[in-house]
Amino acid sequence: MIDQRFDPKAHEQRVYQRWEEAGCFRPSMDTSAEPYAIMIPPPNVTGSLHMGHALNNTIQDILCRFERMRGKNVRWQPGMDHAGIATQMVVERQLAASGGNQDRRSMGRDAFVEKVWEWKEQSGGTILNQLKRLGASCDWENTKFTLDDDLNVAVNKVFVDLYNEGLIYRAKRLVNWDPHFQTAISNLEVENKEVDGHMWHFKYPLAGGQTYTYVEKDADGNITLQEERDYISIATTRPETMLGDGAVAVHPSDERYAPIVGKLCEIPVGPKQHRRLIPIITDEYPDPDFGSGAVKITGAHDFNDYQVAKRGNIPMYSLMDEKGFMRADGKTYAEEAEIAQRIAEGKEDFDEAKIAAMNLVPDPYRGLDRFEARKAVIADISAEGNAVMVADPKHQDEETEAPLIPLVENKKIMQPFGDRSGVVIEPMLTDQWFVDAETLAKPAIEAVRSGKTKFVPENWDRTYYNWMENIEPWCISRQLWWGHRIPVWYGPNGEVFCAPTAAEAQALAGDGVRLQQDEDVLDTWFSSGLWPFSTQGWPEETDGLKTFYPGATLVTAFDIIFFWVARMMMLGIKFMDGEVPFKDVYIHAIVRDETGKKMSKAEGNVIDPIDLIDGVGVDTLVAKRTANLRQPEKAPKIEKDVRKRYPKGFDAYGADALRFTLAAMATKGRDINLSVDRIAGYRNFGTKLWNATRFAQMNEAKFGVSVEPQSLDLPVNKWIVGELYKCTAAVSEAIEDYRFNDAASAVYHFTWDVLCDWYLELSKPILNGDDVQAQTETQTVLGWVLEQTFVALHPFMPFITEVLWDQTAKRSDFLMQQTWPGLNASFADELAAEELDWVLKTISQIRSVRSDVNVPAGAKVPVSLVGATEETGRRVAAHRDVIMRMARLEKFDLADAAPAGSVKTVVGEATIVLEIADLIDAGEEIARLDKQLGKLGGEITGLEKRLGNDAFVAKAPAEVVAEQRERLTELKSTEAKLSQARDQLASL
RNA sequence: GGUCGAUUAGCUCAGUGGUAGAGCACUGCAUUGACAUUGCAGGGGUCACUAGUUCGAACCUAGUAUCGACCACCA
Repeated sequence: MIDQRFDPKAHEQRVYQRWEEAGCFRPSMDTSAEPYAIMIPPPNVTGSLHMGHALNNTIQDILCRFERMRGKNVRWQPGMDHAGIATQMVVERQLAASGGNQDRRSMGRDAFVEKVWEWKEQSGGTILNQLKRLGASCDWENTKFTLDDDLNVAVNKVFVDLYNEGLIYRAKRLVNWDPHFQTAISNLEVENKEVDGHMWHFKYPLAGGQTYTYVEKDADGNITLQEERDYISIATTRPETMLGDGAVAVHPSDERYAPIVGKLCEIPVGPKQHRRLIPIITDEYPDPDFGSGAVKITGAHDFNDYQVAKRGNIPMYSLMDEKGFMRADGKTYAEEAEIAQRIAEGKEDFDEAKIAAMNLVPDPYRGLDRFEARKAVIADISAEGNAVMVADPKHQDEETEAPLIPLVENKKIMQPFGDRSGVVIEPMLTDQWFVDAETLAKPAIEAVRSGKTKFVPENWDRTYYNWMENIEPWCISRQLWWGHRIPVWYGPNGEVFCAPTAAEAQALAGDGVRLQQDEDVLDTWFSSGLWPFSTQGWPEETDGLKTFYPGATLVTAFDIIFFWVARMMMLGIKFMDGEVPFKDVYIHAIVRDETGKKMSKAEGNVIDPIDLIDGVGVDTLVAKRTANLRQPEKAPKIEKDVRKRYPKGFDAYGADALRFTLAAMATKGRDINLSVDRIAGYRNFGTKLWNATRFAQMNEAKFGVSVEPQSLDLPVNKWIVGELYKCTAAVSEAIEDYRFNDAASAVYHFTWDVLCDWYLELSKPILNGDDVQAQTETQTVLGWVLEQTFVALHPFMPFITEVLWDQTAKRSDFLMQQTWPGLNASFADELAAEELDWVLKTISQIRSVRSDVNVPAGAKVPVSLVGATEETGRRVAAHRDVIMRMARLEKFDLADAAPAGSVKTVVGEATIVLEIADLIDAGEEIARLDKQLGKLGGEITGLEKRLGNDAFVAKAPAEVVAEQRERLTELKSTEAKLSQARDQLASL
């Protein structure tokens, strides 16, 4: 006999270990079996499990366990990602926190990287062990890490091949620069956020004191403003970049500035005697209707300006160093400005390198932080009187003329931040390595268009196309130390040798040539992009590669469609002969808290999956939630809320309950608002199954014996195997279609409502009766149906089902190795189904009436059936015992007529008569019947109206019409019987 | 600005053309026999709004309102 209840803590880890030791997670490598592969989205090596991982891996595990049971050769490929920036950040923080003066630069590259490896060894397994707690059936013996030697070989080969094809190149480009990490990052790693900003308006005086007539017109061409100006008005949100301006641009159609196009104007900042003059040019980019219509062009510090500068061959002067400080290198400002002046006047040639070396930051600003420099520039320009002035709006209503103040608009501006560092990203002109993503994207787009890879839900393909069709060159070099070193070596004169190894590079260069390897490492996503084939041994032609590429389904959240899915598509197709890396991409929801807010430590609303599995006291819960708040002052409120919401913390719900909850909530295309109540509900569900099994054991159910539907005798047994068949078919279909919520609810409903609430109750009189044959059949069916339920539930609740399997019979193998129920339609006996439907309805109706008329729960009621057909009579005889037991009856017999004053209800053709006149009040009973008649009447009117509509009868499908006719007949018959009963009562 | 999504019971959500559903919460009743982590019975919804298509609309179409996500962006 199994324990009183299931204790997850006592079993889960033990069961997991047994599976692992028995090799249950390894692919069968059975060549006759269909291969089935899922690549885990490799978690960050230093990460720990959060709710998103829990959902993501629960779904993968459901798929893998399901397909494994269906006989497929399953590899769920596990591993971890070295996560360049994220990991380097963690270790750098540790260095800082350890109090020593060491940072990575003072340590040096080798020592630092060694330190990171130490940290990886120390904490690297955490998340994988947490995945095991969840029950993940990964092929752990094949666990990979993106920095493993064999994966490194793959990375180098991909790089070299792409380089040799010209699809990877090095170039000086404007890139997103993270001044905190001092590295370039890709567009995707930049978060644009709206912040409060300012727009300053400055006057750029025309060279030599020239003037022009500035004319503004309204839409009809009437002149609204006309004045002589000796300047052009420029607006900017980043005044410090003025120092690097190369031109002022206006739209070619802008008549206001036509007189001065081609002339020079002065950047109104810096030492007066070395003011730089820049040309006024035309370009399509400026919007004449925005601001003054004139834009300063700072090619080295703005992406739009960069394009304009490239088109117009405008020099792009870099102003900042890698920390985001104003440059302090190079010649003096006076010297640099003079050269720049000659360039601007076309008197001196320039090239990229020459411009890059020039430092046009005036001496007083050199070495300032970029935001300090901004303040200084504004102050200096304003002091000199070159700010555009307006009347102070504060004084508008006064009689005296309002004083003038500099025009500074407060406005929301979009500012780029590093997604990891949180600092403002600086566009910087630097030498970087790029992948020609546009070329690689083409076949990747086509693969989705042609359906070789499908997104589920399919609307995500729009997102994919949208990004892929507008893809920019992918900056893959990072000025970090933790990652794959770029496989490029430079000769003494900058010659480039790209090769998979240093030795091969040396061979290319020739003996004795001194080579220096590129200092940079690759973007983390470069190696993640190879994951589907690098983990299978590529470039070797391994069995794993042949068998498990392409994979079946990629399971991931939408937020890495661009980062990861798109890159895997591009690189997989490129290097695996045009074959896509996976057939389906299942995009699942983001897990949020109960109120729909994104979980984050900074908000104090994180639910740790392990806390739900193991349980956690309220004090610990409070401590965890208030530990890393963005606004620490909110801690008391959070504490109060948590204590109110979870007075005792979380129970140890176990992994099964968590998994089932996530599956049940994993609907297509909607976020999950996770509620702990629901987890408790599904924990109860496990308990229910557990107790049903206990019941079976107490009644000597036979486990391990299979059942043939043809051999069954009792309708109730025929019925339950039919219901089981319907359930397993629904579950299979739903999982195949990624409708995990439907799959979960089908098996939940079967187990609780059908099996426990009905079948177990229906079986009690048989199991306790003296018909040995019926008893034996029922014991066999009960045991077998439960076993099949374990199987059907196993993908969702692997632990409790495995334990039940193990404890109900002597087993030679694991539940997880069983074959998925291959039940077919022969299990569905329609006659038995109809018969049991009648039994269930009869019991329910009687119970309902009892409750309505307040018959005491314990009272046994005499009931008779009037107007029953022969078939119903047979059913009464066959099921009398169980109906009497479940509806608490004193007798249940056929009768010709009902005694006066009895209470009636209707099932099918017969009237059910509760002979309890003395227990009830005639008036109340009439009222009850009237209420029911009212309901019936409404429905009947609706049906009659519909069926009376010729168009409906003519156009609706025949079966729909027939169905509704049938229903109308049934309702009318019921109505007639009830109204007769009512009239009888009334006439008393 | 572009794209996608949401709006259904008190709460969290299923439901893609044919009798409105689940879990939790709520109400009443029931505690020695699988299970109170329970059972039985019940209350509760103009399916955001408007107009269309259709015999028939929560569902399809168009529009409106509110909320949200992603992408892009005017210096």
